[in-house]
Amino acid sequence: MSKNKKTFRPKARLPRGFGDVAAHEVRTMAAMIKTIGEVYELYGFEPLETPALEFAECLGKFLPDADRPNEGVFALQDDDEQWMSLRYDLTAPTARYVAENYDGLAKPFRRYQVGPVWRNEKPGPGRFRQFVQFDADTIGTTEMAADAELAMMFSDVMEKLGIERGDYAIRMNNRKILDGVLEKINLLGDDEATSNTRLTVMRAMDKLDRLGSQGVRLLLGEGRKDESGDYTKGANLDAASIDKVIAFVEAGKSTNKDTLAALAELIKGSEIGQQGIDELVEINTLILAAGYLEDRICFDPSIVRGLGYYSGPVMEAELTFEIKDEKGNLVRFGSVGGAGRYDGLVARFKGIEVPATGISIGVSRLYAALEKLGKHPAPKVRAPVIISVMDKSERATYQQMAMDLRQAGIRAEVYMGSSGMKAQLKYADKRGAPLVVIQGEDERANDEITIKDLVVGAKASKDITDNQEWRSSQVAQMTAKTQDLVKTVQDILAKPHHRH
RNA sequence: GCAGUUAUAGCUCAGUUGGUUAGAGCGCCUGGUUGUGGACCAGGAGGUCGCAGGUUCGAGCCCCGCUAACUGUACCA
Repeated sequence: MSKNKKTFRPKARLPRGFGDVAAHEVRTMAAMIKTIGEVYELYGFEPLETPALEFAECLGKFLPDADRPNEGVFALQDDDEQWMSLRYDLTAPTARYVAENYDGLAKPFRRYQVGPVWRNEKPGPGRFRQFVQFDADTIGTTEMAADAELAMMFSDVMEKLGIERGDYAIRMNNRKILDGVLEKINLLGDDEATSNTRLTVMRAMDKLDRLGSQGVRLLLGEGRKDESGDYTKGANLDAASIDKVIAFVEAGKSTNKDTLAALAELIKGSEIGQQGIDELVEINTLILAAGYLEDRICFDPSIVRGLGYYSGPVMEAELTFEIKDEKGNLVRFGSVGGAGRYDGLVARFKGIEVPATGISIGVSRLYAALEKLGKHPAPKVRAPVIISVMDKSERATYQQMAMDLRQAGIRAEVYMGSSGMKAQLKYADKRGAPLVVIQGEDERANDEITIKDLVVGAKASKDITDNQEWRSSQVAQMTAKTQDLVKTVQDILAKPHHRH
């Protein structure tokens, strides 16, 4: 063996856009998921789980091909060479499930589903390549009641998560109204040039909140140069059309009723547009009757959502307070969830129209945003009481102490390492343990235990600068009879400084 | 994809007009203390200066190429 031949050591690292989830985050996410699930359950939705992998053709239009099998999705070939993809949302698998089990389902079919989805895209703040979505869908009805219900449920979820009214906004629009505007400027044609322009216009409209009306105007016209100097080609509309589109996206008023009236004026003469307005009127009637006002759900003509499958009412939830990073720069998280009607998705499989509407909450992004704000409802879990190991030969005794504490419902662990006292206390400190139980030779001789209160100790250390004193005074320690272990621990943990 | 910025220890960063052995703080490990978390003191480990070429007597620093990350932008079913 030559000495300069190095062993290959992979650098321990993670692909970008993927993240480990530490204890605190696991607990918080679980709590968020529990809360959201409870709201969905209250509304009557039933749980469903589907696998991470689906046949690529079942997921949608981004079919992998031999040249670029990873465009947007993570895909791999089965041993029979069929392409499979990691799901990029929970809606497509649901459509597949409904189509596959159509005859046996109670319709409208109402289910909820939570789980990770994967997208092979460039990550950013609040954007990951694996993230958790929490969806609920009603499949098999054209009734606007289903859409209105989603809007109200969306609002309920946000507030149950501890986001106060006014700190979030659910903005709603209708794709049919958008179509009405596009009709007014002759962009509803089927030819390729027209449909490309249509997409460019819709993308531009969607950017109103970020770029303002001036920015959108540029994108509707010649194009726009961003601050890095990059240039985005525009839709090249004529001035009159640009004015119409801008008037539309800015038609939002302070009440939903006024917004609808303004929109009706703008799309007058468009049948599809009027239909969209009628739908929102119906939704507005329902949410008003339930007491959901504009401070929770408001109509906003600049909401577009995904370009692909939405066909009716669409909505988007955003956090309305500012989020700053460490350097004080404003961070854009984008929407924390969306919802909308997609009447064509199941038809891909069945050939028959199966109208559907659903909601999708981006749990990962919501978590990231709330984390930045220090706002998420972190469940407090007390770290375990640590039983130190003074004498390795007494492990069985220590184990019994831990078992007694567990019996009383107290998290407890015997130190599992092989280091000395100092290291064990450091360990307990780092774990955030409230107490350390010590029984060495001296205590055992008297059938006693020493219990050290790490919280009290930490406080005391602030006033002690001398190590001799710190050590000899054995701060925050007390002794008890071994048989009183559980009771003593319970008493100490009941004290205010240990309360959560 | 496009554009800009950046790349030096586990982390945050310094490193002079190009000069000899590349530093600091924090963190980590050991000891001071054979049974005590903090503080303090002493010591220690840890670097292919992103990769590869070039200029030069000499490159962390200058030049070229590549890669990656970050930010913006585009796309986002």
